Amino acid sequence: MVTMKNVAKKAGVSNTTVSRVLSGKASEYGITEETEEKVKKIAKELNYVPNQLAKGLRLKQTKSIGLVVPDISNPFFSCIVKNISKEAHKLGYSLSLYDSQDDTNIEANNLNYLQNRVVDGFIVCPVGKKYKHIQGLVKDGAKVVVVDRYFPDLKCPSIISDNYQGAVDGTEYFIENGHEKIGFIQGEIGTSVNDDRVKGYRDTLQKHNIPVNDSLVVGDSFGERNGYISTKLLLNRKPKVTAIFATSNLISHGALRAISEEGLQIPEDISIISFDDQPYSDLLKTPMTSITQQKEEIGRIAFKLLIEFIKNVKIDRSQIVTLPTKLIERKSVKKIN
Amino acid sequence: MVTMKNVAKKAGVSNTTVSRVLSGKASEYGITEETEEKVKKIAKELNYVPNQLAKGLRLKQTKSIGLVVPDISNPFFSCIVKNISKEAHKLGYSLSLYDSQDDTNIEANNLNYLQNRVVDGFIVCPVGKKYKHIQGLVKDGAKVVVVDRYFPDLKCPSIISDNYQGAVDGTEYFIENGHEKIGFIQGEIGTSVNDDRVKGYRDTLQKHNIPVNDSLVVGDSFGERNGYISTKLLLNRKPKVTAIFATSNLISHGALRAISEEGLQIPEDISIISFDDQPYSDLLKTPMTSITQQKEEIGRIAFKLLIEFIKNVKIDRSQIVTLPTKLIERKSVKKIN
DNA sequence: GTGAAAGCGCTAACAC
DNA sequence: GTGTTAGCGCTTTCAC
Repeated sequence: MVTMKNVAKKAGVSNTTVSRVLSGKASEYGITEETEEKVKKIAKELNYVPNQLAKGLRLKQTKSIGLVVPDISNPFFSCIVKNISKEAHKLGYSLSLYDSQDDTNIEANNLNYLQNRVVDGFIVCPVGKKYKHIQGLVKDGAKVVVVDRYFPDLKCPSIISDNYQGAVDGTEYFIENGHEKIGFIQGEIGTSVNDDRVKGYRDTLQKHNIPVNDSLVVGDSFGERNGYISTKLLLNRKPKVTAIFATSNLISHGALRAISEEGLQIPEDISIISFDDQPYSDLLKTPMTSITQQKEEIGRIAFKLLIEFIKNVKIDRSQIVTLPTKLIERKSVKKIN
Repeated sequence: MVTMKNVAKKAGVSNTTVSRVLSGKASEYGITEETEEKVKKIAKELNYVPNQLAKGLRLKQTKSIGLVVPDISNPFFSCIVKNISKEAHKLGYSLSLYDSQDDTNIEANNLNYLQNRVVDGFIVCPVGKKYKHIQGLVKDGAKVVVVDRYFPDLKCPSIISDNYQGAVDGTEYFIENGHEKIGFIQGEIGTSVNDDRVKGYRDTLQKHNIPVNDSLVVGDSFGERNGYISTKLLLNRKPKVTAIFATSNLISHGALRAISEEGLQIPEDISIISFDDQPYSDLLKTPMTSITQQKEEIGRIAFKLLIEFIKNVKIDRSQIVTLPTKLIERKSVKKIN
């Protein structure tokens, strides 16, 4: 391994000079062009790459950030990660990625690892409703940005979609099309994402004087299995539901499978709207009417916010950036009556 | 920030003792239980987390690996990353993730960054057919595992799907179903993945004495746009193709859009097979017959291979691990004649 | 059974 | 215009 020392020796100068030249401070320190060129040439010859561990240790700054997501294979998160990654690349930041496997314990574990690894900041998409482990980080002075959740007690910026409004829009759309018996498949209860969506649904029904039937709100996770089971449940409820609001892309997959298994057609027999649009949503058996989230923007903003945080730009540590959602009309909702 | 020194001071022992206790070497060095407990207690009290930069610098081992993929938002890669991540977590390894944005220059750039960051090894899914930058790493003694490509000149283990056989199986299936005019939309020309698939297609046609018509092999990238354009092209070729082999999930998306735009039905008007199955392939308008790859296994094996490499287990540095593919029969191929 | 001290590769204050 | 040196937080050799 070739170190700065090797370069210095071969160039016949000191470590300091090499360091200065290679970090672009040659002119600042009035190093002669001759020396500069020589150092650069030899560094290249030797194929010298600075050791970032040493640099980080010395500078207390690593230009890398920790990223924790519940499931990188879920297109929702991989899209966010993609955009964080793009921004990070522009500014020369590296990403330490951790997959929590939808398990808060692993998430805590991951954050702990990360803390060890001395990153300049953290972006975390929490699995669930627990945040003690995040609070620990924050109290230790870590710069943390939370994505896709918010915790009122946690003094760190959050960035989320307007889940309430998204749910309102979806529910309104169902009602406009004559639906009143609308099943609602929720995700993890107690998370802000979920509870905001449920509230949007309930409020909208009430606004239209449609009684809220608790037995039509089912489910407990954002996963596909929950979508499948909950749909089976809903399809057997009386009075019969005419529509289903699936609150995640994975839930909607499960719902589609259950509906198909029951031999029902969308939208003839049952209507459906899915939260979170996917690149293939229009290619499905019945093109899916869905609520899009600005996933790209979520990633970008999360990163930018974190960088400001890191650079000590004065930011509101309790701010919640809320991004609008949009309903994309396709073919999965039938107009009835 | 609390360091080992702080712990040592508070415990009234030396740095050395703290280090020994905290890395589980207390008994090895005959440290009294009393001392051990005291150190542990104080470390916990102070919420001490070892600085991995310092540790890495000293040990020349970071327990982290660099991971470079062309596009993390492509489910093919995010699935591989997911499984690498799971394995890594088990062994306490961290992942530095880089997205090359389908650009070899960025890829080279990323690898360079990574080299700086002193990871113990690399897993790279190369964008294209260039590998000079990878060769540079390998020559410097880096432990590199290549995924989803292989480069005969590169002395590092590769892990790929049996692309040749997958293409053979798909083509055979078309032929069994009476298709002879089969359009083939290829990905990036010159990559092993692509060229193996093209060869599988050609060989199979020849085996069945079906003349290979070069004008039916179109395209130049694994992206959706290529799928769209190439399909438009194919649909206007004479004699008319009755089937299209799309060699990636993204290509198949583009193809589906083009086919739909032309007002054609699958499989009535045109049949299609897609390389690389997706969790939603059965939910598409016409459930897609596709060639699955063992993406989970690819990720797992890549990581395990790299760890063996890192641990200096004697491995064959030019080995190519080839994983079988499987044809999943759905509804997108019509039986004709 | 425990500690002192050197050193991993780098930067920066201070010196000349 | 360039060099000496201390030190970032850790591990380990050698010493007692």
